[in-house]
Amino acid sequence: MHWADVLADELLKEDKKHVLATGITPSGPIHIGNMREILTTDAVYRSLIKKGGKGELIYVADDYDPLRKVYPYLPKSYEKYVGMPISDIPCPCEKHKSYADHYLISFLNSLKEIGVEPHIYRANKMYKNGDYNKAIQIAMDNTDKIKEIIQKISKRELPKGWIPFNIRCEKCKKMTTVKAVLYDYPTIEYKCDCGYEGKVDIRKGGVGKLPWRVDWPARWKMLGVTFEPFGKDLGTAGGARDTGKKIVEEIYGYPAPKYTVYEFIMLKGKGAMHSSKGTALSAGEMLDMTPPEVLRFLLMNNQPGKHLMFDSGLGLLNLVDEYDKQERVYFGKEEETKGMKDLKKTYELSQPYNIPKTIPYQLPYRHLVTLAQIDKKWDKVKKILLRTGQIPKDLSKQDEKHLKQRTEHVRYWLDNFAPDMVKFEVKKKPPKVDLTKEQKKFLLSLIEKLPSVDWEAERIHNIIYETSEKEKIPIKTAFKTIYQIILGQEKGPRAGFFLSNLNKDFVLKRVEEAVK
RNA sequence: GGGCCUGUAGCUCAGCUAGGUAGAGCAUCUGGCUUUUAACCAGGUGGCCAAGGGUUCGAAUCCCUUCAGGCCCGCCA
Repeated sequence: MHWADVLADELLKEDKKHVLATGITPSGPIHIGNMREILTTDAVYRSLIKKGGKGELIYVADDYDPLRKVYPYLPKSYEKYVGMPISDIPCPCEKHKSYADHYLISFLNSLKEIGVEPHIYRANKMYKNGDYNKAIQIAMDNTDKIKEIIQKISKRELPKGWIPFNIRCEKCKKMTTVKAVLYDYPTIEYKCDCGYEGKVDIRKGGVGKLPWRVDWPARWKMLGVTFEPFGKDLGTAGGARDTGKKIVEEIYGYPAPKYTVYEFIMLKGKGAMHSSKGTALSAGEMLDMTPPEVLRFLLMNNQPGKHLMFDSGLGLLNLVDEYDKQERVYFGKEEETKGMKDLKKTYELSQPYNIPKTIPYQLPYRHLVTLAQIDKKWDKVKKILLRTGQIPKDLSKQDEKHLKQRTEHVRYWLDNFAPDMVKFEVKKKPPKVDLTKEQKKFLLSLIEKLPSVDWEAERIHNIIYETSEKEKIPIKTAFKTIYQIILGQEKGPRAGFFLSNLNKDFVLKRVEEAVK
Protein backbone atom coordinates (compact mmCIF):
# COMPACT_ATOMS: atom_id res chain seq x y z
CA MET A 1 0.00 0.00 0.00
CA HIS A 2 1.18 3.51 -0.75
CA TRP A 3 2.29 5.48 2.29
CA ALA A 4 -0.29 8.18 1.60
CA ASP A 5 -3.04 5.58 1.80
CA VAL A 6 -1.65 4.20 5.04
CA LEU A 7 -1.76 7.65 6.60
CA ALA A 8 -5.19 8.38 5.16
CA ASP A 9 -6.53 5.11 6.57
CA GLU A 10 -5.18 6.13 9.94
CA LEU A 11 -7.19 9.33 9.75
CA LEU A 12 -10.31 7.58 8.49
CA LYS A 13 -10.55 5.65 11.71
CA GLU A 14 -12.21 8.80 12.94
CA ASP A 15 -15.25 9.70 10.94
CA LYS A 16 -15.16 13.48 10.82
CA LYS A 17 -13.92 16.32 8.74
CA HIS A 18 -10.16 16.30 8.85
CA VAL A 19 -7.96 19.35 8.70
CA LEU A 20 -4.58 18.61 7.22
CA ALA A 21 -2.17 21.37 8.02
CA THR A 22 1.17 22.49 6.79
CA GLY A 23 3.02 25.71 7.25
CA ILE A 24 6.20 27.70 7.23
CA THR A 25 7.84 30.86 8.39
CA PRO A 26 8.72 32.91 5.31
CA SER A 27 11.76 34.55 6.85
CA GLY A 28 13.98 33.79 3.90
CA PRO A 29 14.01 31.98 0.58
CA ILE A 30 11.62 29.08 1.00
CA HIS A 31 13.62 25.95 0.61
CA ILE A 32 12.96 22.50 -0.70
CA GLY A 33 12.04 21.03 2.65
CA ASN A 34 8.82 22.99 2.52
CA MET A 35 8.14 21.37 -0.79
CA ARG A 36 8.33 18.00 0.89
CA GLU A 37 6.12 19.06 3.73
CA ILE A 38 3.40 20.45 1.55
CA LEU A 39 3.45 17.65 -0.98
CA THR A 40 3.40 15.03 1.76
CA THR A 41 0.33 16.66 3.25
CA ASP A 42 -1.27 17.05 -0.15
CA ALA A 43 -0.78 13.35 -0.88
CA VAL A 44 -2.50 12.32 2.34
CA TYR A 45 -5.26 14.82 1.67
CA ARG A 46 -5.87 13.47 -1.82
CA SER A 47 -5.90 9.88 -0.59
CA LEU A 48 -8.34 10.79 2.12
CA ILE A 49 -10.73 12.47 -0.30
CA LYS A 50 -10.46 9.63 -2.77
CA LYS A 51 -11.41 7.17 -0.07
CA GLY A 52 -14.53 9.18 0.57
CA GLY A 53 -13.35 11.03 3.65
CA LYS A 54 -13.99 14.67 4.37
CA GLY A 55 -11.06 16.99 4.65
CA GLU A 56 -9.49 20.35 4.11
CA LEU A 57 -5.93 21.21 3.22
CA ILE A 58 -4.64 24.31 4.93
CA TYR A 59 -1.41 26.24 4.81
CA VAL A 60 -0.39 28.52 7.62
CA ALA A 61 2.20 31.15 6.83
CA ASP A 62 3.68 32.31 10.09
CA ASP A 63 4.36 35.80 8.88
CA TYR A 64 3.93 37.32 12.30
CA ASP A 65 7.18 35.86 13.48
CA PRO A 66 9.87 38.39 14.32
CA LEU A 67 12.98 38.69 12.18
CA ARG A 68 15.71 36.89 14.10
CA LYS A 69 18.77 38.49 12.66
CA VAL A 70 20.17 40.13 9.56
CA TYR A 71 20.64 37.13 7.30
CA PRO A 72 23.57 37.14 4.86
CA TYR A 73 21.26 37.84 1.93
CA LEU A 74 19.86 40.99 3.54
CA PRO A 75 21.23 44.54 3.43
CA LYS A 76 22.88 45.73 6.62
CA SER A 77 20.23 48.39 6.99
CA TYR A 78 17.84 45.65 8.08
CA GLU A 79 19.50 45.67 11.46
CA LYS A 80 16.86 48.12 12.63
CA TYR A 81 14.07 45.65 11.81
CA VAL A 82 15.40 42.74 13.84
CA GLY A 83 12.73 41.80 16.35
CA MET A 84 9.82 43.13 14.32
CA PRO A 85 7.24 40.83 12.72
CA ILE A 86 8.23 40.01 9.16
CA SER A 87 4.82 41.06 7.91
CA ASP A 88 5.56 44.59 9.13
CA ILE A 89 9.03 44.90 7.60
CA PRO A 90 9.49 46.47 4.16
CA CYS A 91 10.15 44.26 1.19
CA PRO A 92 13.82 43.96 0.19
CA CYS A 93 12.97 44.38 -3.51
CA GLU A 94 10.23 46.93 -2.86
CA LYS A 95 7.84 45.11 -5.16
CA HIS A 96 5.88 43.31 -2.47
CA LYS A 97 3.78 44.54 0.38
CA SER A 98 6.15 43.26 3.02
CA TYR A 99 9.24 41.28 3.79
CA ALA A 100 7.11 38.19 4.36
CA ASP A 101 5.31 38.60 1.06
CA HIS A 102 8.59 38.89 -0.76
CA TYR A 103 9.36 35.28 0.02
CA LEU A 104 5.87 33.94 0.37
CA ILE A 105 4.15 35.11 -2.81
CA SER A 106 6.44 33.37 -5.25
CA PHE A 107 6.20 30.18 -3.27
CA LEU A 108 2.43 30.32 -3.29
CA ASN A 109 2.59 30.70 -7.07
CA SER A 110 4.80 27.65 -7.23
CA LEU A 111 2.15 25.72 -5.36
CA LYS A 112 -0.29 26.40 -8.15
CA GLU A 113 2.06 24.91 -10.67
CA ILE A 114 2.47 21.68 -8.73
CA GLY A 115 -1.24 21.44 -8.20
CA VAL A 116 -1.53 22.19 -4.50
CA GLU A 117 -4.34 24.51 -3.59
CA PRO A 118 -4.64 24.84 0.15
CA HIS A 119 -6.68 27.26 2.14
CA ILE A 120 -4.15 29.86 3.18
CA TYR A 121 -3.96 31.42 6.62
CA ARG A 122 -1.72 34.30 7.53
CA ALA A 123 -0.60 34.41 11.13
CA ASN A 124 -0.27 38.18 11.17
CA LYS A 125 -3.91 38.54 10.17
CA MET A 126 -5.06 35.94 12.64
CA TYR A 127 -3.28 37.74 15.44
CA LYS A 128 -4.40 41.18 14.36
CA ASN A 129 -8.01 40.03 13.92
CA GLY A 130 -7.95 38.72 17.44
CA ASP A 131 -8.45 35.08 16.45
CA TYR A 132 -5.77 34.14 18.93
CA ASN A 133 -7.16 36.15 21.82
CA LYS A 134 -8.81 33.30 23.62
CA ALA A 135 -5.76 31.08 23.21
CA ILE A 136 -3.59 33.87 24.57
CA GLN A 137 -5.75 34.26 27.61
CA ILE A 138 -5.74 30.54 28.29
CA ALA A 139 -1.97 30.49 27.94
CA MET A 140 -1.52 33.44 30.31
CA ASP A 141 -3.83 31.91 32.87
CA ASN A 142 -1.77 28.73 32.73
CA THR A 143 1.64 30.32 32.69
CA ASP A 144 3.08 28.17 35.46
CA LYS A 145 1.78 24.91 34.03
CA ILE A 146 3.08 25.69 30.57
CA LYS A 147 6.43 26.74 31.92
CA GLU A 148 6.69 23.51 33.83
CA ILE A 149 5.78 21.41 30.79
CA ILE A 150 8.37 23.09 28.60
CA GLN A 151 11.08 22.94 31.24
CA LYS A 152 10.41 19.32 32.05
CA ILE A 153 10.08 17.98 28.51
CA SER A 154 12.60 20.07 26.69
CA LYS A 155 14.97 20.17 29.65
CA ARG A 156 15.40 23.83 29.09
CA GLU A 157 15.60 26.42 31.79
CA LEU A 158 13.21 29.28 31.25
CA PRO A 159 14.08 32.63 32.79
CA LYS A 160 12.37 34.01 35.85
CA GLY A 161 9.30 36.00 34.96
CA TRP A 162 8.85 34.09 31.70
CA ILE A 163 5.37 34.24 30.27
CA PRO A 164 3.91 32.38 27.28
CA PHE A 165 3.46 35.58 25.36
CA ASN A 166 5.86 37.84 23.53
CA ILE A 167 4.61 41.37 23.85
CA ARG A 168 5.19 43.77 21.05
CA CYS A 169 6.55 47.10 22.25
CA GLU A 170 4.16 49.83 21.21
CA LYS A 171 7.00 52.27 20.67
CA CYS A 172 9.81 50.40 18.92
CA LYS A 173 7.50 47.70 17.47
CA LYS A 174 9.85 44.90 18.48
CA MET A 175 8.80 41.64 20.08
CA THR A 176 12.10 40.37 21.29
CA THR A 177 13.14 43.10 23.66
CA VAL A 178 10.20 43.22 26.02
CA LYS A 179 9.96 42.02 29.61
CA ALA A 180 6.62 41.51 31.28
CA VAL A 181 6.26 43.06 34.67
CA LEU A 182 2.76 42.22 35.80
CA TYR A 183 -0.15 40.24 34.42
CA ASP A 184 -3.54 41.17 35.68
CA TYR A 185 -6.20 40.13 33.22
CA PRO A 186 -6.81 41.70 30.79
CA THR A 187 -3.61 43.70 30.87
CA ILE A 188 0.09 43.05 31.01
CA GLU A 189 2.49 45.72 32.10
CA TYR A 190 5.85 45.62 30.42
CA LYS A 191 9.25 47.23 30.04
CA CYS A 192 11.13 47.37 26.78
CA ASP A 193 14.87 47.64 26.23
CA CYS A 194 14.21 50.76 24.21
CA GLY A 195 13.23 52.41 27.46
CA TYR A 196 9.51 52.40 26.91
CA GLU A 197 7.23 51.18 29.67
CA GLY A 198 3.66 50.39 28.89
CA LYS A 199 0.63 48.20 29.23
CA VAL A 200 -1.13 46.00 26.68
CA ASP A 201 -4.64 44.67 26.69
CA ILE A 202 -4.69 41.07 25.51
CA ARG A 203 -8.29 41.38 24.43
CA LYS A 204 -6.98 43.43 21.57
CA GLY A 205 -5.40 41.69 18.63
CA GLY A 206 -1.86 42.22 17.45
CA VAL A 207 -0.32 43.24 20.74
CA GLY A 208 2.06 40.31 20.75
CA LYS A 209 2.53 36.69 19.82
CA LEU A 210 2.61 33.32 21.48
CA PRO A 211 6.07 31.77 21.47
CA TRP A 212 6.50 28.98 18.96
CA ARG A 213 6.10 26.12 21.40
CA VAL A 214 2.73 27.48 22.49
CA ASP A 215 1.64 29.00 19.20
CA TRP A 216 1.70 25.63 17.47
CA PRO A 217 -0.62 23.76 19.85
CA ALA A 218 -2.89 26.80 20.14
CA ARG A 219 -3.23 26.77 16.37
CA TRP A 220 -4.08 23.06 16.33
CA LYS A 221 -7.01 23.67 18.57
CA MET A 222 -8.09 26.87 16.89
CA LEU A 223 -8.11 25.46 13.37
CA GLY A 224 -9.13 21.94 14.37
CA VAL A 225 -5.99 20.39 12.92
CA THR A 226 -6.04 16.59 12.81
CA PHE A 227 -2.92 15.94 10.77
CA GLU A 228 0.32 17.82 10.36
CA PRO A 229 3.65 16.42 9.25
CA PHE A 230 6.92 17.97 10.34
CA GLY A 231 10.62 17.69 9.68
CA LYS A 232 12.93 15.52 11.67
CA ASP A 233 14.41 18.48 13.49
CA LEU A 234 11.09 19.13 15.18
CA GLY A 235 10.51 15.46 15.81
CA THR A 236 13.46 15.15 18.10
CA ALA A 237 12.82 14.17 21.71
CA GLY A 238 11.99 17.19 23.80
CA GLY A 239 11.28 19.16 20.65
CA ALA A 240 8.35 21.38 19.85
CA ARG A 241 6.21 18.40 18.95
CA ASP A 242 6.63 16.81 22.39
CA THR A 243 5.85 19.95 24.31
CA GLY A 244 3.11 20.85 21.86
CA LYS A 245 1.34 17.55 22.38
CA LYS A 246 1.31 17.98 26.13
CA ILE A 247 0.27 21.61 25.96
CA VAL A 248 -2.57 21.03 23.52
CA GLU A 249 -3.91 18.14 25.53
CA GLU A 250 -3.54 19.54 29.04
CA ILE A 251 -3.96 23.25 28.50
CA TYR A 252 -6.19 23.49 25.48
CA GLY A 253 -8.06 20.21 25.95
CA TYR A 254 -7.64 19.09 22.35
CA PRO A 255 -6.05 15.88 21.03
CA ALA A 256 -2.70 16.27 19.29
CA PRO A 257 -2.93 15.81 15.52
CA LYS A 258 -1.63 12.72 13.81
CA TYR A 259 1.59 13.19 11.96
CA THR A 260 4.45 11.75 10.04
CA VAL A 261 8.06 12.80 10.35
CA TYR A 262 9.79 13.47 7.10
CA GLU A 263 13.47 13.31 6.31
CA PHE A 264 15.48 16.01 4.64
CA ILE A 265 16.25 16.39 0.99
CA MET A 266 19.95 16.35 0.24
CA LEU A 267 21.53 18.07 -2.66
CA LYS A 268 23.86 16.34 -5.01
CA GLY A 269 26.09 17.98 -7.54
CA LYS A 270 26.68 21.22 -5.73
CA GLY A 271 27.87 19.51 -2.59
CA ALA A 272 25.99 18.86 0.58
CA MET A 273 23.42 21.44 1.46
CA HIS A 274 24.60 24.03 3.94
CA SER A 275 22.09 26.79 4.21
CA SER A 276 24.65 28.77 6.19
CA LYS A 277 27.05 28.65 3.26
CA GLY A 278 24.41 29.69 0.80
CA THR A 279 24.44 26.48 -1.18
CA ALA A 280 20.84 25.81 -0.34
CA LEU A 281 18.40 25.42 -3.16
CA SER A 282 15.12 27.25 -2.95
CA ALA A 283 11.82 25.57 -3.58
CA GLY A 284 11.23 27.93 -6.46
CA GLU A 285 14.47 27.04 -8.18
CA MET A 286 13.83 23.37 -7.69
CA LEU A 287 10.49 23.68 -9.38
CA ASP A 288 11.80 25.93 -12.12
CA MET A 289 14.23 23.28 -13.25
CA THR A 290 12.00 20.25 -12.72
CA PRO A 291 8.72 19.55 -14.50
CA PRO A 292 6.01 19.63 -11.82
CA GLU A 293 4.84 16.07 -12.36
CA VAL A 294 8.42 14.89 -12.03
CA LEU A 295 9.00 16.81 -8.84
CA ARG A 296 5.84 15.32 -7.39
CA PHE A 297 6.94 11.91 -8.57
CA LEU A 298 10.23 12.22 -6.71
CA LEU A 299 8.38 12.79 -3.46
CA MET A 300 5.45 10.44 -4.02
CA ASN A 301 7.77 7.61 -4.98
CA ASN A 302 9.61 7.80 -1.67
CA GLN A 303 8.25 7.39 1.81
CA PRO A 304 8.51 10.59 3.84
CA GLY A 305 10.93 8.94 6.24
CA LYS A 306 13.47 8.31 3.51
CA HIS A 307 16.10 10.88 2.94
CA LEU A 308 16.21 12.00 -0.65
CA MET A 309 18.99 12.93 -2.98
CA PHE A 310 18.14 15.64 -5.40
CA ASP A 311 20.65 15.81 -8.20
CA SER A 312 20.44 19.08 -10.05
CA GLY A 313 22.97 17.85 -12.60
CA LEU A 314 22.59 14.97 -15.01
CA GLY A 315 20.65 13.05 -12.39
CA LEU A 316 17.69 15.27 -13.12
CA LEU A 317 17.52 13.84 -16.63
CA ASN A 318 17.48 10.34 -15.20
CA LEU A 319 14.68 11.29 -12.88
CA VAL A 320 12.59 12.56 -15.78
CA ASP A 321 13.34 9.39 -17.73
CA GLU A 322 12.25 7.34 -14.76
CA TYR A 323 9.02 9.25 -14.55
CA ASP A 324 8.35 8.81 -18.26
CA LYS A 325 8.98 5.11 -17.90
CA GLN A 326 6.48 4.80 -15.07
CA GLU A 327 4.02 6.66 -17.23
CA ARG A 328 4.44 4.17 -20.06
CA VAL A 329 3.94 1.32 -17.64
CA TYR A 330 0.89 2.99 -16.15
CA PHE A 331 -0.72 3.14 -19.58
CA GLY A 332 0.28 -0.40 -20.40
CA LYS A 333 2.79 0.55 -23.07
CA GLU A 334 5.58 -1.20 -21.28
CA GLU A 335 6.02 -4.13 -18.93
CA GLU A 336 6.16 -3.40 -15.25
CA THR A 337 9.52 -4.16 -13.72
CA LYS A 338 9.57 -5.80 -10.35
CA GLY A 339 10.96 -2.97 -8.28
CA MET A 340 8.16 -0.57 -9.13
CA LYS A 341 6.13 -0.08 -6.02
CA ASP A 342 2.61 1.21 -5.81
CA LEU A 343 3.00 2.28 -9.39
CA LYS A 344 -0.58 3.21 -10.02
CA LYS A 345 -1.03 5.29 -6.93
CA THR A 346 2.38 6.90 -7.28
CA TYR A 347 1.63 7.95 -10.83
CA GLU A 348 -1.75 9.34 -9.93
CA LEU A 349 -0.38 11.31 -6.99
CA SER A 350 2.31 12.70 -9.25
CA GLN A 351 -0.19 14.53 -11.41
CA PRO A 352 -0.52 18.20 -10.49
CA TYR A 353 -4.12 18.22 -11.67
CA ASN A 354 -6.19 15.76 -13.67
CA ILE A 355 -5.00 12.24 -14.29
CA PRO A 356 -4.69 11.83 -18.07
CA LYS A 357 -7.07 9.34 -19.64
CA THR A 358 -4.62 8.43 -22.35
CA ILE A 359 -0.87 8.57 -22.33
CA PRO A 360 0.52 12.07 -22.91
CA TYR A 361 2.74 12.44 -25.95
CA GLN A 362 6.24 11.52 -24.89
CA LEU A 363 9.33 13.09 -26.33
CA PRO A 364 12.65 11.93 -24.90
CA TYR A 365 13.70 14.62 -22.46
CA ARG A 366 17.28 14.51 -23.63
CA HIS A 367 16.16 15.45 -27.13
CA LEU A 368 14.44 18.41 -25.64
CA VAL A 369 17.71 19.35 -23.98
CA THR A 370 19.27 19.51 -27.42
CA LEU A 371 16.37 21.27 -29.08
CA ALA A 372 16.08 23.88 -26.39
CA GLN A 373 19.63 24.87 -27.20
CA ILE A 374 19.09 25.11 -30.92
CA ASP A 375 16.16 27.41 -30.42
CA LYS A 376 15.23 28.81 -27.09
CA LYS A 377 11.59 29.59 -27.67
CA TRP A 378 8.92 26.94 -27.75
CA ASP A 379 7.38 28.21 -31.00
CA LYS A 380 10.60 27.51 -32.84
CA VAL A 381 11.24 24.24 -31.10
CA LYS A 382 7.76 23.22 -32.15
CA LYS A 383 8.54 24.07 -35.76
CA ILE A 384 11.60 21.86 -35.67
CA LEU A 385 9.63 19.03 -34.14
CA LEU A 386 6.96 19.34 -36.81
CA ARG A 387 9.44 19.54 -39.64
CA THR A 388 11.32 16.47 -38.49
CA GLY A 389 8.17 14.56 -37.76
CA GLN A 390 9.01 14.16 -34.09
CA ILE A 391 5.55 15.28 -33.17
CA PRO A 392 2.37 14.65 -35.13
CA LYS A 393 0.65 17.55 -36.88
CA ASP A 394 -2.49 16.97 -34.90
CA LEU A 395 -0.81 17.13 -31.52
CA SER A 396 -3.47 17.86 -28.92
CA LYS A 397 -3.52 21.18 -27.14
CA GLN A 398 -2.91 19.47 -23.87
CA ASP A 399 0.13 17.62 -25.18
CA GLU A 400 1.50 20.79 -26.63
CA LYS A 401 1.07 22.61 -23.37
CA HIS A 402 2.88 19.81 -21.63
CA LEU A 403 5.81 19.85 -24.05
CA LYS A 404 6.01 23.60 -23.90
CA GLN A 405 6.16 23.51 -20.16
CA ARG A 406 8.88 20.92 -20.24
CA THR A 407 10.86 23.00 -22.70
CA GLU A 408 10.72 25.92 -20.30
CA HIS A 409 11.98 23.77 -17.45
CA VAL A 410 14.79 22.48 -19.62
CA ARG A 411 15.76 26.06 -20.44
CA TYR A 412 15.92 27.04 -16.82
CA TRP A 413 18.00 23.99 -16.05
CA LEU A 414 20.37 24.72 -18.91
CA ASP A 415 20.80 28.32 -17.87
CA ASN A 416 21.43 27.62 -14.24
CA PHE A 417 22.31 24.05 -13.38
CA ALA A 418 23.26 21.92 -16.36
CA PRO A 419 26.87 20.72 -16.49
CA ASP A 420 28.96 22.16 -19.31
CA MET A 421 29.24 18.84 -21.08
CA VAL A 422 25.66 18.96 -22.28
CA LYS A 423 25.72 22.61 -23.23
CA PHE A 424 26.33 24.10 -26.64
CA GLU A 425 25.41 27.08 -28.72
CA VAL A 426 24.72 27.16 -32.43
CA LYS A 427 26.92 30.05 -33.54
CA LYS A 428 25.09 32.55 -35.70
CA LYS A 429 28.31 33.49 -37.44
CA PRO A 430 30.94 30.94 -38.41
CA PRO A 431 33.25 30.45 -35.44
CA LYS A 432 36.93 31.15 -36.04
CA VAL A 433 38.60 27.82 -36.37
CA ASP A 434 41.74 26.76 -38.17
CA LEU A 435 40.77 23.67 -40.07
CA THR A 436 43.44 21.26 -41.20
CA LYS A 437 43.76 20.27 -44.83
CA GLU A 438 42.25 16.98 -43.93
CA GLN A 439 39.21 18.62 -42.40
CA LYS A 440 38.70 20.88 -45.38
CA LYS A 441 38.95 17.95 -47.68
CA PHE A 442 36.24 16.24 -45.70
CA LEU A 443 33.96 19.23 -45.90
CA LEU A 444 34.52 19.72 -49.61
CA SER A 445 33.58 16.15 -50.19
CA LEU A 446 30.60 16.40 -47.87
CA ILE A 447 29.23 19.46 -49.59
CA GLU A 448 28.86 17.59 -52.85
CA LYS A 449 26.46 15.16 -51.31
CA LEU A 450 24.60 17.19 -48.74
CA PRO A 451 22.24 19.10 -51.04
CA SER A 452 20.61 15.93 -52.33
CA VAL A 453 20.21 14.28 -48.95
CA ASP A 454 16.82 13.86 -47.35
CA TRP A 455 17.07 16.02 -44.25
CA GLU A 456 16.55 13.19 -41.84
CA ALA A 457 18.69 12.05 -38.94
CA GLU A 458 19.74 8.64 -40.13
CA ARG A 459 20.39 9.73 -43.71
CA ILE A 460 22.60 12.56 -42.57
CA HIS A 461 24.46 10.30 -40.28
CA ASN A 462 25.13 7.86 -43.07
CA ILE A 463 26.38 10.57 -45.39
CA ILE A 464 28.87 11.74 -42.83
CA TYR A 465 30.07 8.24 -42.38
CA GLU A 466 30.30 7.49 -46.09
CA THR A 467 32.20 10.68 -46.73
CA SER A 468 34.72 10.04 -44.03
CA GLU A 469 35.32 6.57 -45.38
CA LYS A 470 35.66 7.74 -48.95
CA GLU A 471 38.18 10.39 -48.00
CA LYS A 472 39.92 8.09 -45.55
CA ILE A 473 39.44 10.49 -42.72
CA PRO A 474 38.86 9.16 -39.21
CA ILE A 475 35.23 9.36 -38.24
CA LYS A 476 36.16 11.14 -35.04
CA THR A 477 37.75 13.93 -37.05
CA ALA A 478 34.67 14.14 -39.23
CA PHE A 479 32.35 14.65 -36.30
CA LYS A 480 34.76 17.02 -34.64
CA THR A 481 34.87 19.15 -37.79
CA ILE A 482 31.13 19.49 -37.88
CA TYR A 483 30.93 20.54 -34.27
CA GLN A 484 33.74 23.01 -34.77
CA ILE A 485 32.13 24.88 -37.62
CA ILE A 486 28.68 24.96 -36.10
CA LEU A 487 29.22 25.08 -32.36
CA GLY A 488 32.81 26.19 -32.06
CA GLN A 489 33.56 23.23 -29.82
CA GLU A 490 34.84 19.73 -30.34
CA LYS A 491 31.93 17.73 -29.07
CA GLY A 492 28.21 17.96 -29.33
CA PRO A 493 24.93 16.12 -29.47
CA ARG A 494 24.39 13.10 -31.71
CA ALA A 495 25.32 14.51 -35.08
CA GLY A 496 22.67 13.13 -37.42
CA PHE A 497 19.84 13.94 -35.06
CA PHE A 498 21.37 17.29 -34.30
CA LEU A 499 21.85 18.42 -37.91
CA SER A 500 18.42 17.21 -38.91
CA ASN A 501 16.98 19.63 -36.40
CA LEU A 502 18.89 22.52 -37.90
CA ASN A 503 17.78 24.27 -41.03
CA LYS A 504 19.27 22.53 -44.06
CA ASP A 505 20.17 25.74 -45.88
CA PHE A 506 21.85 27.03 -42.78
CA VAL A 507 24.02 23.96 -42.57
CA LEU A 508 24.91 24.06 -46.28
CA LYS A 509 25.86 27.71 -46.06
CA ARG A 510 27.94 27.13 -42.99
CA VAL A 511 29.87 24.32 -44.61
CA GLU A 512 30.52 26.43 -47.67
CA GLU A 513 31.77 29.30 -45.60
CA ALA A 514 34.04 27.05 -43.64
CA VAL A 515 35.94 25.86 -46.68
CA LYS A 516 36.32 29.26 -48.30
C1' G B 1 23.85 12.46 25.98
C1' G B 2 18.79 12.10 23.49
C1' G B 3 15.87 11.34 18.82
C1' C B 4 15.20 9.70 13.81
C1' C B 5 16.90 7.28 9.41
C1' U B 6 19.95 3.87 6.81
C1' G B 7 22.79 -0.99 6.12
C1' U B 8 20.09 -5.78 -0.08
C1' A B 9 24.79 -7.26 -6.69
C1' G B 10 31.26 -3.81 -7.79
C1' C B 11 28.25 1.26 -7.45
C1' U B 12 23.25 3.89 -6.67
C1' C B 13 19.06 1.98 -4.82
C1' A B 14 13.74 -0.70 -5.12
C1' G B 15 11.26 -4.59 -2.47
C1' C B 16 9.90 -3.72 4.42
C1' U B 17 2.78 0.00 5.42
C1' A B 18 -0.16 -7.27 2.55
C1' G B 19 5.45 -12.39 5.70
C1' G B 20 5.07 -16.80 0.42
C1' U B 21 10.51 -18.09 -6.02
C1' A B 22 15.93 -11.87 -4.46
C1' G B 23 14.77 -7.05 -8.28
C1' A B 24 16.14 -2.43 -11.40
C1' G B 25 19.66 1.13 -13.33
C1' C B 26 24.79 1.80 -13.90
C1' A B 27 29.44 -1.05 -14.23
C1' U B 28 31.32 -5.74 -16.17
C1' C B 29 31.18 -9.90 -19.85
C1' U B 30 29.19 -12.15 -24.68
C1' G B 31 26.85 -11.34 -29.42
C1' G B 32 24.95 -7.50 -32.98
C1' C B 33 25.48 -2.55 -35.19
C1' U B 34 30.23 1.46 -40.46
C1' U B 35 26.67 5.11 -35.41
C1' U B 36 31.17 10.11 -31.88
C1' U B 37 27.59 11.65 -27.05
C1' A B 38 26.45 9.10 -19.79
C1' A B 39 25.73 5.70 -27.48
C1' C B 40 22.06 1.74 -29.00
C1' C B 41 19.84 -3.54 -29.39
C1' A B 42 19.80 -8.83 -27.52
C1' G B 43 21.62 -11.88 -23.71
C1' G B 44 24.89 -13.48 -19.52
C1' U B 45 27.78 -13.08 -14.83
C1' G B 46 27.02 -11.23 -10.15
C1' G B 47 23.70 -11.21 -3.40
C1' C B 48 24.53 -15.99 3.82
C1' C B 49 19.46 -9.17 2.13
C1' A B 50 25.28 -5.81 8.27
C1' A B 51 25.66 -9.68 12.57
C1' G B 52 23.15 -12.65 16.31
C1' G B 53 18.71 -14.31 18.52
C1' G B 54 13.18 -14.63 18.66
C1' U B 55 7.92 -15.16 16.49
C1' U B 56 6.13 -18.30 12.27
C1' C B 57 4.64 -23.96 8.33
C1' G B 58 7.48 -19.98 6.08
C1' A B 59 11.29 -13.72 7.54
C1' A B 60 15.16 -9.10 3.45
C1' U B 61 10.09 -8.06 5.38
C1' C B 62 7.51 -8.48 12.17
C1' C B 63 10.08 -8.30 17.48
C1' C B 64 14.72 -7.90 20.58
C1' U B 65 20.08 -7.19 20.92
C1' U B 66 24.72 -5.79 18.79
C1' C B 67 27.84 -3.42 15.18
C1' A B 68 28.62 0.35 11.41
C1' G B 69 27.28 4.94 8.80
C1' G B 70 24.23 9.48 8.14
C1' C B 71 21.31 13.35 9.93
C1' C B 72 18.71 16.22 13.69
C1' C B 73 18.36 18.34 18.78
C1' G B 74 20.70 27.26 19.35
C1' C B 75 13.06 28.48 15.55
C1' C B 76 16.68 26.17 8.63
C1' A B 77 12.10 20.74 6.79
